[in-house]
Amino acid sequence: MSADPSARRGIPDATVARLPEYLRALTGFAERGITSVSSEELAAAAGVRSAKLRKDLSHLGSYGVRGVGYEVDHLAYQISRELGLTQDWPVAIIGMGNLGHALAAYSGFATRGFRVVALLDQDSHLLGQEIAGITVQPMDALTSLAEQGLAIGVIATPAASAQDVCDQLVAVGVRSILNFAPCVLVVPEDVDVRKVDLSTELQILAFHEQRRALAAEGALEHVTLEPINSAVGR
Amino acid sequence: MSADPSARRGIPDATVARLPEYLRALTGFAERGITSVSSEELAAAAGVRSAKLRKDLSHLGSYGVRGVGYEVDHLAYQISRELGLTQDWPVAIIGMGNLGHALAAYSGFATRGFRVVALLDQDSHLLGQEIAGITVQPMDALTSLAEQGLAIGVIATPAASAQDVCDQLVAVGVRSILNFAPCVLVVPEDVDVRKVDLSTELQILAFHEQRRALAAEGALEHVTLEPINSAVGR
DNA sequence: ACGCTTTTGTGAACGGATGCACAAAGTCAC
DNA sequence: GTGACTTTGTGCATCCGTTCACAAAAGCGT
Repeated sequence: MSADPSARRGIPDATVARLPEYLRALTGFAERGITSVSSEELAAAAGVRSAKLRKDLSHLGSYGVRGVGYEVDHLAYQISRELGLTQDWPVAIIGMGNLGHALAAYSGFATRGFRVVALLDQDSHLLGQEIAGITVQPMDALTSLAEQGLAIGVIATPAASAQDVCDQLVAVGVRSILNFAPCVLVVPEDVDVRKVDLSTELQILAFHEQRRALAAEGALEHVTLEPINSAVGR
Repeated sequence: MSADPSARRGIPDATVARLPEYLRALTGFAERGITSVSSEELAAAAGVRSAKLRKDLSHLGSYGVRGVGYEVDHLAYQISRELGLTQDWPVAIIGMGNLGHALAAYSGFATRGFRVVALLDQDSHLLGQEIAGITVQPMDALTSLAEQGLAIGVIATPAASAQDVCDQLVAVGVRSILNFAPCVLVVPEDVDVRKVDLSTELQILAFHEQRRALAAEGALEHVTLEPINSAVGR
């Protein structure tokens, strides 16, 4: 039941990690003019089991109608609100190498809820250059950016500079960091770091690929190799 | 104990996901000329607790020496071997937009174990262009690439083309796919898909950021807000 | 108004991952 | 060779997340 929506405290991390996918699926339905979906349909579109979807949604309240399903627009709004996407989050990207360049132009950042307000680099010969309509500024600009309210920092520098840049972000009050550099960042307890690492993902794929190759050779014939579908666990 | 190394079957997914980080940390130690580390030191460098590290390593055998620690080179080799990095995995990147372009040039792919053998795009005006020393080919090239042994496909196309590209990869026998497109891919059971989604990561950060903002307002004063450090769970 | 059908929301069982605490096993000094 | 010290490897308890299965709740047709 959980009739009182203010009773929903502490949504599990695993659930939060899936909410964006549900939201995306709902957006897809809305674009096709579908106004109502069952948990079965939505779960299929999001790549999960319906029981999991229902339990996830139950953590944010009771927005479904038994015997009918969920109203697409309403559920999308509730998830957006829960994720904090009903307001704009100012984002700064630090490090304008190949990756930073691509991130600046990446449409995923233009998704409702996020606004790239600055591109920073310490390399002086990039300064003043315009990328995706935004002028590249020096690292000094961080302080004034923070005063105007900077919520999220994206680190796209080489690993060697990442901790230094991270420290600067934390110093000006940024507590949400998305790290693309292949290294561990040390931060105070109240700072949230998420890491995206291409090399790590490849290595995990290689592990499973090798496992399959060995199994095919018959070297592991006594091993069950069905459960390969490991999804996006993390 | 687990004296018989061939007894280590079925390494937990959570452990596999951390092995690349341990390997990176070990490489760092090796570069600084350190030949031996304790589980405490290695765990700190990898951002985990030592008990977790030891349990993880115990899944691949008993490579430590009690009272001493682990020999850096030897352990790095064992992890590399377990991950399948002692052989080369041919990688193809499909979709040469901003992101694909950055990926082609990204040094993370040049890490030992992976070799970008092809860049593909269906946009005819990109064909023949050279990126990071590799000529962009049309999608037709997939078949001959597969014959030469293609292990991993990286999808960096827009979401609308991703499923189509994925189907083509699966059709030529690729069973490991890294998907950067913001969509769910439908694949046969024996195909392994890992997804990297910038927008999802941002939304997860936004959730925690909002949670902190609400807590600061006092709206959630009865809530424990200590456990914000959610690490790289996924 | 009533019973039939559909689908949600959730209690309970299960399984996997994490953290603790310690015995086992090795090194090193003397 | 012996004893003190260090650090690994792991049994155990706990926690978190997933799955199952079903009762509760809503619509709908008659």
